[in-house]
Formats: sequence, structure tokens, C-alpha cells
Amino acid sequence: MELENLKNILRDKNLKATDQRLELFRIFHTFHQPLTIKDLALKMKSSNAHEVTLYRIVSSFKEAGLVRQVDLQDSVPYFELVDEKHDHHHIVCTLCKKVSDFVGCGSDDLIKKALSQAKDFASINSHSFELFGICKKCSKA
Amino acid sequence: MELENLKNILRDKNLKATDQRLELFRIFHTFHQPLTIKDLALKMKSSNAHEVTLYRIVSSFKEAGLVRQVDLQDSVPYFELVDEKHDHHHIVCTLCKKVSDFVGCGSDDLIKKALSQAKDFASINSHSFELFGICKKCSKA
DNA sequence: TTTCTACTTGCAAAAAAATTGCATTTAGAT
DNA sequence: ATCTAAATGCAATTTTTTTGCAAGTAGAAA
Repeated sequence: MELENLKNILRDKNLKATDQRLELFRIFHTFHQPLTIKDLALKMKSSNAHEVTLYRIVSSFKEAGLVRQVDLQDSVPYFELVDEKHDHHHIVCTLCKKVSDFVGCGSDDLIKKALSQAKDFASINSHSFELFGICKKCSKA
Repeated sequence: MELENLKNILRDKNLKATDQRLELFRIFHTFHQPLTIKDLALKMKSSNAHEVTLYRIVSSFKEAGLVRQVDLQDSVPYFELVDEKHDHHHIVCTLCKKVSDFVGCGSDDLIKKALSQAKDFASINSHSFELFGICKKCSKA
């Protein structure tokens, strides 16, 4: 992704394109997997941004809809870039914590179904769907 | 639910049927909605169990498969009783935090689909599926 | 029933995670 | 080049969760 491009994404959201924000964005983009604040702090080490700043940036990214929070039942929240299709989910190995992706949870139909059951809801904006199991490596061991 | 019944459920899991555990189980059973440790502490006030004990009981219930952790993107984990059908999910209003239920996310098919995509996974034991949106009351306001 | 033991709980303290206030710096507009 | 609102760094605090150990208790065994 081009630097100017990236800066514009931030500016579109009324976020100043600071070095830390650009780097954080790049990290999310590069690793393309759910990351904790701790993970981010380690990967940012080069520019040694204070951890407080990471909390603040992640929070502002979340608010801007650039990043979403993912729960992998690991007591700490994970974060990842929001993808346009918004239909990208995770399979987590409960033993070794390995995370794989899968797409296509068919949420459109499910959302319709859910709204027809929950008469008190007007609209759905997002959803989470994660699977927990055992990866092949752990299953052998 | 009968008291003896309840005690047996705990004993089956090798958990002693203490007063706090029985009360906590009852609270989960009565409220039938995701609760945080804080919520539990408030509702347990009568028997004023120490908060540490709640962490420990919830953790042991989770390990025993009696309770599962639910993420409602609220920065604190919620817990609820595991239901046999294991196909009970939530719709959360992101404004007022109201939670409604819905059933039937069709996880069997989705799990098959996911496993066919993630070749490195052997099996799936559980899943989470939550919807986030706006309830009718908040939508009017 | 009484005794015994492993499991639980209470309490205090510590560790870990997240938030806040304020001074300083800086992006980007003027 | 200047200015201002927004962002960061730093220190300190608050909130959440975990740990160690002594005391208490459930439930098995005598």
C-alpha cells in the first residue's frame, strides 16, 4: 500500500497521519492476523512508542471503523484491520493458540433470521463468528 | 432445578457443592443472560462471597464445561451457562447494551465449510457468534 | 458420628491491563 | 512561517485478574 494512500485513509477519518499511526497500520496490514496490544508493542519496538499511545491509537482506529476487536477467548482482546467484505473469521486452536482464517459465514441470512427472532432490534451493523478447536499438529501430539 | 440435582451436576464434575457454587449456579440459571464478574458480585451480595472466589468459581465452571465465556465487545468478559444444544447466541445493542437471544446459527454446516478451508485444523469443539446492532428503542431516540 | 484430607474460601498483596491528567510536541491548515 | 487543535510521552492512578498462604469445610472413610 502506498504511503500517500495510507495517509489519506487516515485523513479521511479525521486522524492525523502521525508516524506511530502509520506504523501501526502497516503492522496490522503486514501481519494480517489478530494482534494484542502487547503484540503491537513488541512489533513497534523500533519506534518505541509508549504503550499508552498504542491503546489510544487502537481505540481511535476502532472508533473510525478501521480496526475491529476480536475475541479469541484468551482473556485479552485482539485487534485486526476491518476488511471490506467483512466476512472473514477465525479458527483458533485452544491448545497452541494457532489462528487460521475462513471466509463466508453467510451472515446475511443469519442476520435476517436473527432479526425475525429478536423483534426488539432494529438493525445489525456487525457480527463476530469464531471457531475453537484443535489443530492437526496438536491433535497428533 | 432441584437442589440435589444441582449438587450432583457439580459432583459429576469433581467440584464440591459449596454454598457459593450453588448460589452462583442459581444466579446463572435464573438470569439466563451473559453476566460479568462484577454482575455476579452484585447479585451474590447476600452471601457476600469475596470477588476472588467468583473468579475462581467461574474459572472452575468454565474448565468443567458448565459455563462459557461470551464476548460482547465490552472490554470485560461475560459468562453464561452452557446449554445442551449449544446453539444459542446474542444480539447486543451497541448503544444501550441490551442483549437479546437467538437460536439456530447453523453452525454444523459452517463448521464443515470452515474445516474444508482450514486444512490445518482437525476438529472444532465450540464456536461463538454474536451480532451487534441497534435496538428499536435506541433507534427511535 | 467422628475423623481425616483434599479441596475451597478469605484475606492481603501483587501483577497485569487499561485509563487519566497534564506538559510538550507536531500535523496540517492558514 | 505561524498557529491551533490534536497527538504523544510520562507519571500516576484505577481497574481487573492472579497468587500465596492460613483457615475452613465437603464429603469420604473409619
